[in-house]
Amino acid sequence: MKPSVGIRDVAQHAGVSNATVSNVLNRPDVVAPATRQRVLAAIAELGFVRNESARQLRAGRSRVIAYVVLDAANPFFTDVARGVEDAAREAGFALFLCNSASDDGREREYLELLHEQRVEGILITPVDGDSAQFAERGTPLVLVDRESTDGTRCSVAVDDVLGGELAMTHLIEAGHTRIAMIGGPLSIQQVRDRHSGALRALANAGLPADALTFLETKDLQVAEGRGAGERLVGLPSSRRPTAAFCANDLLALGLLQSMTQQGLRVPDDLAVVGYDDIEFAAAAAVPLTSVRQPREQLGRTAAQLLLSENEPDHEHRHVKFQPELVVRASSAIKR
Amino acid sequence: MKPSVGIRDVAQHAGVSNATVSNVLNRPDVVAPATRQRVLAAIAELGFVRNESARQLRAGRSRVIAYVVLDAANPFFTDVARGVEDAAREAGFALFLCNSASDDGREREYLELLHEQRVEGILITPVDGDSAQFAERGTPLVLVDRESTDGTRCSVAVDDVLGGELAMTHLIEAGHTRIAMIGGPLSIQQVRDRHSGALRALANAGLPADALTFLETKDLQVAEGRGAGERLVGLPSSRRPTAAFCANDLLALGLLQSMTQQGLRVPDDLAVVGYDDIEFAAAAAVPLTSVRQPREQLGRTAAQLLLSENEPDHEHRHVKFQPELVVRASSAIKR
DNA sequence: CTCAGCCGTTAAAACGTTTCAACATCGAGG
DNA sequence: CCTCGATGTTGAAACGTTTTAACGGCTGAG
Repeated sequence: MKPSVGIRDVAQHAGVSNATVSNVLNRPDVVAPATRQRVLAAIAELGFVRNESARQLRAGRSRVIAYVVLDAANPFFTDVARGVEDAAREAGFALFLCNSASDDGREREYLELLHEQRVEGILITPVDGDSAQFAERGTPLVLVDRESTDGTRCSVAVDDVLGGELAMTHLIEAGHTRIAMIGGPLSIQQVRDRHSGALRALANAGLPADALTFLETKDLQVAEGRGAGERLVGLPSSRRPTAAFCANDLLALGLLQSMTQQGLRVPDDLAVVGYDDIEFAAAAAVPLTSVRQPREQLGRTAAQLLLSENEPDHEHRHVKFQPELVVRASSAIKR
Repeated sequence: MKPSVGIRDVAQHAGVSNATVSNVLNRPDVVAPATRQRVLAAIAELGFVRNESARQLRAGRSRVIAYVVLDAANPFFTDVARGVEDAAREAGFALFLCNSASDDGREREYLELLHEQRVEGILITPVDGDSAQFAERGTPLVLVDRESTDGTRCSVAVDDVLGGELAMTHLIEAGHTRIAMIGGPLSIQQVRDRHSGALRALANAGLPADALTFLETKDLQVAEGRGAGERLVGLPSSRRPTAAFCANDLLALGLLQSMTQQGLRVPDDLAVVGYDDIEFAAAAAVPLTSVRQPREQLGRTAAQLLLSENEPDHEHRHVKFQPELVVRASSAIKR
C-alpha cells in the first residue's frame, strides 16, 4: 500500500545524501547542527521509520536479546523476566520473551527462530536440564535458574539443595516425623536438588530415610497439587504424613485448595511448605510458608552476564544465590 | 568469530546456484528430489542458519506478530497471551511478547521498536484507552480487551458493563445495601465500564446511588488492594460497607489478605467479589467469587482477527464476549 | 600565495537473502 | 526432424541500510 519511505527519500527531501541521514540516525554529533535539524524535520514530515532488518543485515548487530521462559503463567518466572527486562533496557536492548511452556519441541522451535533472527544473546530456563543439548552456534547463551554443568557457558542459579534443606529442617523442628515431598517430574533438576536437600535435612536430624515419602507429579501446576492432595487424603490416617513440602508454590496452592475442599485443616491436619514465595503465596487460603528466591535479581544478573559475553576478556561464570525460608501460618508449630 | 556460513557457501558446497538453495528453503516442491537432498545435506553439514534479516529485507514479510501486554505479572494477561500464541503458531507465526507494565513510555518505545522491526501485526492492550493515539503507520493493529471507538481497526473485548452489573446485582440480591467498589485509576476504560455496570445494577434494584462508594486506587495490583482494605476498615463501622466489588482479582486478593490480617472475616464482615477469575482466585484465603472472562479465547480471536487483516476484503470487526459470574465462598448469602 | 589539516558531506560498496526472467534439457506429438 | 511444453536450474537485480575512503571547501600557518 504505502510505498514505505526509506532513508533515501528522506535524504532527497532534505537535500542531502543518504549517508548523512544515516549519520544523523547513528552518530548525530558528527553532522552539522543545521543539517541535522533539516534532516530531522524531513524524517518527521515523511514519517520515516528505520528498517531494522536492513540495519541489522548491514551492521551485524541486533540490539535484541531473548528470554526463553519455562512457564509464562508461573509468577516466579514473570518476576524473573521483569529483572531481565529492566537490565536489558538499561543497556539499550529490547527483550524478546518466548514461552516454551515446558515443551521441548516449542523450545527447540524458538531457539531456531532466535538464531535465524540473529539475536545478540539468549537467556533460557531449559525444559531439560541437560545443557549440552544446545549446540554452540555462535550466539551467547546463559542458563537461568539452572546450573551449567560443563564450563562452556554462564549460568545463574539458586542453591536448591540448600532450599530443600531449609524447608525440611523447618518441618522437622516443628515436630513432624512423617513428611511428604510433592513434586515432579524427576527429570527436572530443581525437583531433584530440592529432594536431595530434604534428604540431607533428614540425615542431619538423625531420622530414618523412610520418614520422607516422595509423591511424584506430572508437572508443577496447581492442578497437580490438587491431585496430590487427593492422593494424600486417600492414605489410611495412621500412615498419612502430617506435613508436606511442595516443590513449588503452585503445587502448594493446589494442595491447600484440595485440603480445604476435603474439610481438612492446614496446618493442624497437614502442615504445608511451598517454594518460590510468589506473591500469591502470602494471599493464599492459609498464608503459605515458602522458600524465597531472589527473583528479579536472578533475572537481572543473568541479563548482565549475557551482555558481558562479548567483552573481549569474558570468562564464563556461575553465579549461585542463597534462598531464604519465610515462615507463615501454613506450617505453624505442631503442639 | 565464525565466518557465518551463508546461502552461497551452501550452494557452492552442494554444487548448485544460490537460487536453488533458496528454493529448497522456500518452495521445496519445485526442486528435483535429488538436488534437494544434496542441498539439505550441505545445509546440515555446514550448520547453515537462514539469516532472517536478509530474508525479511528482501521478501518484505516477517512471520512475526507481537502482543504488547499491559501487565505480564497479571495471570489474566498470561492466559490471554497463551491464546494468542496458540493461534499464532497454528498460522506459522512467531510471537514477540512485550510488557508495557502499564507505563505509556514503555508502550511507545515498544511500538516504535516493533514498527522498526516491521512485524506483520500488533496486538495491544493499551495503557491509555484512547485508541486514536496510534498513528496509523501501515502495520495492522488490533485492540485486545479494549473496544475500538472509531471504526478504524479491529478490537476484541468483553462486555465490562455487563460484568459490573452481574457482580453488583449478585451482591444486592445477597442483601447488601452499603457496597464499595474498589478500582482505579479511572483513566482505565475497564474500570469505568465496570463501574457503570455497577451503577446500572443499583438503578435496576431501585437503590439510591449513594449505596455505592467508589474507592479509587492507583493501579490494579495486590498491594493497592491491601491499602484499600485498610482504608475500608478505618471507616466507622456504622458507615462501613458490608460488601466490596473489586475491579480485578489482584485487588480482591489484596483486600482479602488485609481483612484476614486485621481480624475481619470474609464474607461475614465483608463480602468480596473480584473480576477476571484468575486461577488463583479459587485458591485464595476464601475462595473468591469473580466475574469470569473467556481469556484464552480472547487472545485466540484477537490473533485470528489480526492475521485476517491483510486479506483483500477485510473489514474491521469488533468482537465482544459475554462475561459470567462464578459464585464462591467470598460472597455467601448474608443472613 | 601555497599548503597542510580539518570538517562536513558524499558516492559507492557491501550485507545475505528472494525473485524473476531466461535458459538448458528432455520427451512427446506432429 | 522440428516444435512445443514441461521441468529444473541459474544469473543478476533488487531490498534499505551502514560504512569507508575520498572529496571539496575553508582556515590558519608558513
